[in-house]
Amino acid sequence: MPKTFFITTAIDYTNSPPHIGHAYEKVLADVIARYHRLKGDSVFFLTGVDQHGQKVQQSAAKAGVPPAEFVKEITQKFVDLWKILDVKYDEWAETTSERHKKVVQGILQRLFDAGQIYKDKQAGYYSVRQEQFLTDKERGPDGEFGSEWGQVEFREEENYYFRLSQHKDWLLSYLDNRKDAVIPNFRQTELRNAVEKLSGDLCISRPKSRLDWGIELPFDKDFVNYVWFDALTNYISFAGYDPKADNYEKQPQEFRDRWSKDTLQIIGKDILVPAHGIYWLIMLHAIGFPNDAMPQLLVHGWWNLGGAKMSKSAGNVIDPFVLADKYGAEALRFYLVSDIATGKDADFSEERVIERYNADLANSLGNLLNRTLSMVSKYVSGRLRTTAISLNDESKQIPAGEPISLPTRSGEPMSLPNAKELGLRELIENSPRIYVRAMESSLISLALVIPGEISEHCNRLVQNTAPWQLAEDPMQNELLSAVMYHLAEALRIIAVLISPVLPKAAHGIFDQLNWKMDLSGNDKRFSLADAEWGKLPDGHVVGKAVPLFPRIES
RNA sequence: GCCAGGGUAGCUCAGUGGUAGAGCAGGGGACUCAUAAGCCCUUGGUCGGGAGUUCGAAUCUCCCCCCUGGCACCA
Repeated sequence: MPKTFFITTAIDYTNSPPHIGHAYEKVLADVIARYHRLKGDSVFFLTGVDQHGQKVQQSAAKAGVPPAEFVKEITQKFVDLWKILDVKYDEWAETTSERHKKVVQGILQRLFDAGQIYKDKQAGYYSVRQEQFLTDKERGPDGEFGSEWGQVEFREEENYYFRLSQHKDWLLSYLDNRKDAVIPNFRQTELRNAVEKLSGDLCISRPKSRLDWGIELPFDKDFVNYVWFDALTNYISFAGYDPKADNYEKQPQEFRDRWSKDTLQIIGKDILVPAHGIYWLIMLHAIGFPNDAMPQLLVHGWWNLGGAKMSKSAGNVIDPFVLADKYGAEALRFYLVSDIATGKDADFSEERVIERYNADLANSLGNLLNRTLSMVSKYVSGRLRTTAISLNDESKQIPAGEPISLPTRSGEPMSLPNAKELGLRELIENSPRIYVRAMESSLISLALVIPGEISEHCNRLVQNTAPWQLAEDPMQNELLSAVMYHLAEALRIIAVLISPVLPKAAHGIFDQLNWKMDLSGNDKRFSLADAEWGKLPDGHVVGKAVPLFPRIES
């Protein structure tokens, strides 16, 4: 049994600086990782960069610097962004590192020795200028290669191939026997269909004459590894994998504690087929990983711009540094995981960033915190009193309603109580259970509905009990205290629930509530066990009100 | 071309057989603890088009149109 929750993201290609899509994937992973830490799990979160390959070599040449230097600069931008966005990983993967190189070469040698890798010769049309072989796709309408390719010549080239097709039947049976190998569901269907059509093996090398920015094949000094065994292997090489141990069972305890069928690999929809869904799973199988040590693939969608795909060539790339600077890391994190359904695409809009921030964070939650502390200070001298009064159906004279069914867009349906028909206490006491279900399915936007509902409910409670009137009547003292206590407890629990997405804001709420001050600023402060009613003690004195999410005025 | 996903209110999206929904935006009202926030009420849709099945279709079937992704096609 794994003792650690292991989560990975795709490693980013250091050919160009990060854009909003990179930021989304890492924030999503970070939120899931933080959720597991919140539950008390030990977590190993791995992310990093892919530094080898032809495009890097070309970009470096164009910039007039050695590839190693070029890669270092771009890598730093990714590291900087994760720091700004509070993406807290446990290990950082760089494919040019010695440690990684040893694993890649060790695996290649083992597969070569086992006859899984062979040399073959192929021929085709080659563009000298672009340094690449051309396919029919590159041919113009007249069947000729355009002038942009420069001189095109017929060439023969030897390369090494991995016996991919030998494992096709295994992959099909694996997918048929594990319904959640890939989530969302329809992506697994897509993968299954692609595997059916799989034929041929995988070219895994480039002659050094063409590409030398890569890991040398251990069994042939004239070639470097090409892409797959370099990029994909990072997931295990930075988790303690020993390339000399020829199967999973012989791996070091440290590695086996981390890597299991519960390992969650977050990738974009563009790299499921064939890279992760086919190449990676087959590679793992080929190096001795059993079916019950196959990772789960979580495939996310993309942020589009006005329905268009974001791309450098279209000139519509959104710079996450600019956004974080303008609106703050928390606002950006919140937007990226709340305004998209995990697995689906969404439209990115800066107006929406502001809209969601103002509506959900500033107006609803931030203002609730502010008005609550202000009232506690004014009406009960900043001191909370526990109470026997349970405010459960004050806002509407409606009994607790039937739970309504919420769609999960990418998985099984789940039910969420109709918050307007639940009392505040009832809502809060049911919250962790519902929240956990949404989070376990990686449906972050759905999970965030819960603290949102609590917040709205509290705002209604204030309106309907009018503490400013209660404060004028000594006979209403107990009810007044009860309202104040309910609001403070609700805020404390909201802070716990939002902490994976908004760690800084959660700290802010705790600080203002004057709760767990000895752990102020330390993420150990957050525990799902605290999302339980009644932890604020009788006589607790709250802190000073400071606007938590200042409105963004446009 | 093949395989998927999508086309529902101004915007972003829920809703898979039983009288069209939410959030935001827009309009009106009462309140004042608060970040001119919050609360209550409200305008707004021939559910991409067409045909069919059914007592009844956004939902099931067929055809078509448009958008998106993957593959076919990067040795």
